[in-house]
Amino acid sequence: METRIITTGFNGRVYDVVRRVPEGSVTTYGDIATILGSPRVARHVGFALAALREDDVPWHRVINSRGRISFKGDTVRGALQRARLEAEGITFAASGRVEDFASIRWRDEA
DNA sequence: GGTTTGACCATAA
DNA sequence: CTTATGGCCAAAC
Repeated sequence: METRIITTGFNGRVYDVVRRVPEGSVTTYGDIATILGSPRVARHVGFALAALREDDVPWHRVINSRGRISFKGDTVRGALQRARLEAEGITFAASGRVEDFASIRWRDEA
């Protein structure tokens, strides 16, 4: 399934990977970057999601390596992300980290 | 085509 | 536990 999107090159691959994340699971920017072939491009994963405008991509399932939601000032998105994850059955600790993070951490089969 | 930036990550203190 | 620094690389200006 090609399912191409409006994006170019790198971020397009990012969206494609994020779409493969099953419900109830989460992944990290670094993991996605590694799947794309470069573990150093973790920043671009977030950058790509920042430019994302499609509801087709479950960006809320993407968090950082600490199992936490990091933002720069848009706390609104952080709250939205947590709300969506909780809706999928993912629980959050008081510190803001997901519980059983390593257990729900999704991996690409490709 | 050079400079700036950025929803990160790992390490150090 | 937190905060600070370096680095990495693609997209935007």
